Amino acid sequence: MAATIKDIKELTGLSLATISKYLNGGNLRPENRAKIEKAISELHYEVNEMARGLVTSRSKVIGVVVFDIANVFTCTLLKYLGENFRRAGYAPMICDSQNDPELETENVRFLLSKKVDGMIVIPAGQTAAFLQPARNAGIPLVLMDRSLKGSGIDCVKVNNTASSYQAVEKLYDYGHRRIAIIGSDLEITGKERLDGYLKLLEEKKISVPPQYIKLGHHSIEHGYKSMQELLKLEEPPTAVFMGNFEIILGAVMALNESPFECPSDVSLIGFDDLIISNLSNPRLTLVVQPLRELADSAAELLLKKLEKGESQDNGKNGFSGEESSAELPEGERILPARIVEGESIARV
Amino acid sequence: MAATIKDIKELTGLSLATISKYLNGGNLRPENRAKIEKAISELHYEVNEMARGLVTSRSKVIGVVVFDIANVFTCTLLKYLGENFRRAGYAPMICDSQNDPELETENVRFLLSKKVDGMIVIPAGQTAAFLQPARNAGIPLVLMDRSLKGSGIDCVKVNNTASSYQAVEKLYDYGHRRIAIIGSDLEITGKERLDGYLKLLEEKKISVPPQYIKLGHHSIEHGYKSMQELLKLEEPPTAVFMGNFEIILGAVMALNESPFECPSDVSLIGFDDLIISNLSNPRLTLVVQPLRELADSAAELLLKKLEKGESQDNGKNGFSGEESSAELPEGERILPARIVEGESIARV
DNA sequence: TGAACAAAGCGAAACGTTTCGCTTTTGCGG
DNA sequence: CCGCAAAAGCGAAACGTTTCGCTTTGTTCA
Repeated sequence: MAATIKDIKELTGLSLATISKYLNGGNLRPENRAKIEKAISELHYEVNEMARGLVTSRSKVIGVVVFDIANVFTCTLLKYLGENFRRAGYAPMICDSQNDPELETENVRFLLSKKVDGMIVIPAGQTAAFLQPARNAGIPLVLMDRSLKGSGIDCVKVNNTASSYQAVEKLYDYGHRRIAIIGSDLEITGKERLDGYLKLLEEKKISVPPQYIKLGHHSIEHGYKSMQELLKLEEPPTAVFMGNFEIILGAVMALNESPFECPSDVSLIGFDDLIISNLSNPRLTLVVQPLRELADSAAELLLKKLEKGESQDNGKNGFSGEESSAELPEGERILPARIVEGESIARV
Repeated sequence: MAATIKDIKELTGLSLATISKYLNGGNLRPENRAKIEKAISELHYEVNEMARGLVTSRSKVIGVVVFDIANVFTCTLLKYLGENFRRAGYAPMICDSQNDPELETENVRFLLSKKVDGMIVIPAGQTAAFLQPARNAGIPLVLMDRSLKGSGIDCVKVNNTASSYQAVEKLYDYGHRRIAIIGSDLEITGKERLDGYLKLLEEKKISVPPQYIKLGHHSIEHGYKSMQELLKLEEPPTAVFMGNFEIILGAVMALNESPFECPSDVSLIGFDDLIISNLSNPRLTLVVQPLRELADSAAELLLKKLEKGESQDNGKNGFSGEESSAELPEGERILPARIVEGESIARV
């Protein structure tokens, strides 16, 4: 059906090798170049990437495995990643793990059978076992957002602990001492953010009742219920730190339905997602992740490895000397999050 | 590097043909089956889909071209589409057009060179020209959300006009007569929603000042500015219909910053996106698109075509007789949106 | 003018599968 | 135990490229 290089051969009288050379940017005599171009446009010829891939054993496809595709965090990242890869001549093939480690494992196998040249992974699970087939295949790998401890796989992420420390510190600086957290200890990102909260409490020698520490899933329900419970306490917190987007959503919802007002009764600071702050009244003060930089950095790192033909398992981690964060065991690139001011924090 | 079928041949002593038969589910003697399975797991063999695709000329990849990937509407759809395709043994390859018709054109070419078996397209532009190469290639095509008039390409979408009619009717039923719209006439979806609004006004014989009709881009800015302007009018509207997610975002933001209150001063109803209504106070009443059904329906339609080996240009449009919406020129599947009640509409 | 060298073009093999048509093996009934 | 049909297995060609090593053509300078 579709035209092939052989059809061009017929039309031009040139050899396959010459036409291939043209397709891959070699030198040709102008007249031959013209002949080929004419034939290509007449035949609507398009390179068959499957045939090309078979012989070059490079597919120019990058597998992207995300823990959950249907959220703003992920799809914004996907957008930026896509831009980067396209610019470099690669296409992303995106697989959604739906927060299911089994599906995640299958996704990796699947992409491998598609012979992707490399992978970007935002893991759903906590162990690196599911990536073993990819490591065996020797293709470069870059994690995003969540590192897998001890795996030795490079990761580009945000300094969760330091950023949440800063967030809570801001509450502290505004005079708050009864500070609660709604967060998670079920996955890495949540744990790291919890650590920041605990660290500040410890350093400032604040102690809070255990009911102030609400841990559960990163879900709207958890945020909603936890906020309700916090507000029901005899001595409710004067400020709440919310660990991610879904939690913010649920918590703000609960607060809106309660007689409490923000910030006069309760001050709020949240982690993640700029856009929602526009909707809430008053505007939320947030810790926002630099998504653009996160994606650019991860893409750059993977492309660099691809270029070098560097495989995942050959020891070195792709960071050159000038990288500030030296000495990190897995080769982590850690970017700072920034605080975006709203009006959701009151002085006490 | 990676194991091939030939390695299995060595290990088992069987022929390539037999091994291929195994891989494709043919009948083998149990002992041979066992041999092959042993070899496969020893060698970590994975089928090379490029080689397979070259000979079968089917890639088992479906191209998905979206006008913009970084929004909840699109990525929710992607999630559901992905589930459907994976279940049927296909993988989606997603391209983001970034609202740029040129990039959209390039995306189609790109996917074609990857030899995708079919395409799902949520178009950025308004004409079907960019799809011509795909039609020439004879692969099945399904549009989503936005039909391309006169193109003859099937489309799965929501009944925008009827739904926005209903939305505005609800305002009318609550006694509102000074009803404004913040929407768009720059693309199909927006136009159709505008039509619903205008239709109700006409049928109920209401006339509104032209300043009540705010048309522009589907952007936060447009929503924000328009709401500001509406509120500044000598006779501001008592109710506002907001045409999509970004507009809602901007409009609610402007309202929150103003002295006006919802719903006592201004009633609101919006089109799209359930999740945001949880954040706003009071909760918004919304017209919500059935994203799951939209995706399921589009996937089913495309898979059916794929199965039939039906190409886009062979006349019939893939709808069987039992489909309710007969006689639609381009083969449209139109699904109803539903109204989700909030507390953002007051009686006047 | 011709030697020497660079540039351009060529033929054939290779990539890892599937598939076609044929041969061999198996199992069954008589 | 034989014969036969059905089942299983086989070899080779094909898919559409790239690439290697070689040959031809063109160019330059003595």
